[in-house]
Amino acid sequence: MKTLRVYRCLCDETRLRILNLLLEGPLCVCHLAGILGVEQPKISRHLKALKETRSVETERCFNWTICRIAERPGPVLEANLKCLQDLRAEEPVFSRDLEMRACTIKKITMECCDDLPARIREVCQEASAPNPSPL
Amino acid sequence: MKTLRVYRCLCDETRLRILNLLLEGPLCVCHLAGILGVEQPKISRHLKALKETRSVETERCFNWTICRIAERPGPVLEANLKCLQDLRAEEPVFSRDLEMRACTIKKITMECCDDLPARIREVCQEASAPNPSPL
DNA sequence: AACGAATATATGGATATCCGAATATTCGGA
DNA sequence: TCCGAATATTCGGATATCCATATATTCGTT
Repeated sequence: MKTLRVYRCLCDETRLRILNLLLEGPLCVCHLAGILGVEQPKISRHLKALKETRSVETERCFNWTICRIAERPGPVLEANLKCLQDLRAEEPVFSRDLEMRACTIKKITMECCDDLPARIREVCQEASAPNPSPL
Repeated sequence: MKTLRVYRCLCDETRLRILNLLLEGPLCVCHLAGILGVEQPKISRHLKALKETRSVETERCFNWTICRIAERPGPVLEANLKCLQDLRAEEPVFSRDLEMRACTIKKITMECCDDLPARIREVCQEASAPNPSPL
């Protein structure tokens, strides 16, 4: 059953945390790893699962991989993404991750954004409304 | 994370099919087993999982165990029960199960309902609007 | 108390999932 | 072309999940 694959994808804490973060805007793999405090291979592995169910899409940009919520998520995923937003109040992990995200993005934009190549800045621009940075 | 337990519960085809059936009205274990075409211990096992997440409630009635969707399901379950109804069009198993349910209920009401003790008929009554029988 | 029907639990094996560590790949820059 | 940064994949082991079968329990009836 196709629906099962989506639920299996929602069955993992790391994947739920990734989706929660991406709901606020795109992020690259290394910053996902940094924010969540887990090793990079683990992020890659879970991203693969999320891509297989068309929950997340990635775009390669130089040697970064920028991840976002899929453009047209299926009905089950869509409903549960809504749930995820409501759950932020109940599950402290989610709101803590969002705080860490804000902190990380502030650091990026202050420290290195000027040094980034033009193409990356374009991606930032595209992804930054209403949030500041896709990295 | 508490939310994970709900998703884990939705990760099994048999459990989804049980929820789909119970959305139409209560059913006892033996008829769940009959409609789904699976062994009774399997139903009991999955019901246990569904009860642990407060997705399903059971009431013992003589030697029947009558199962229903929980009175106050959590937000995640509620959202996904709605999904389940929409998915009936996409997942043929769900609609087939509902046909089998209708057929089974018709058989019950015709063959044996008169012989049932009064208390059971009360339960039928209580559970039969708008559907004919909880057994 | 003994029996039968409905339900629940225990057991062992097969399969799936998750992880950390090591390794491979990709890609731009020197 | 060689290097380093970012990302992806592989591998082995630990754990969890699911199942079928057998057995236990519950409860009304006789």
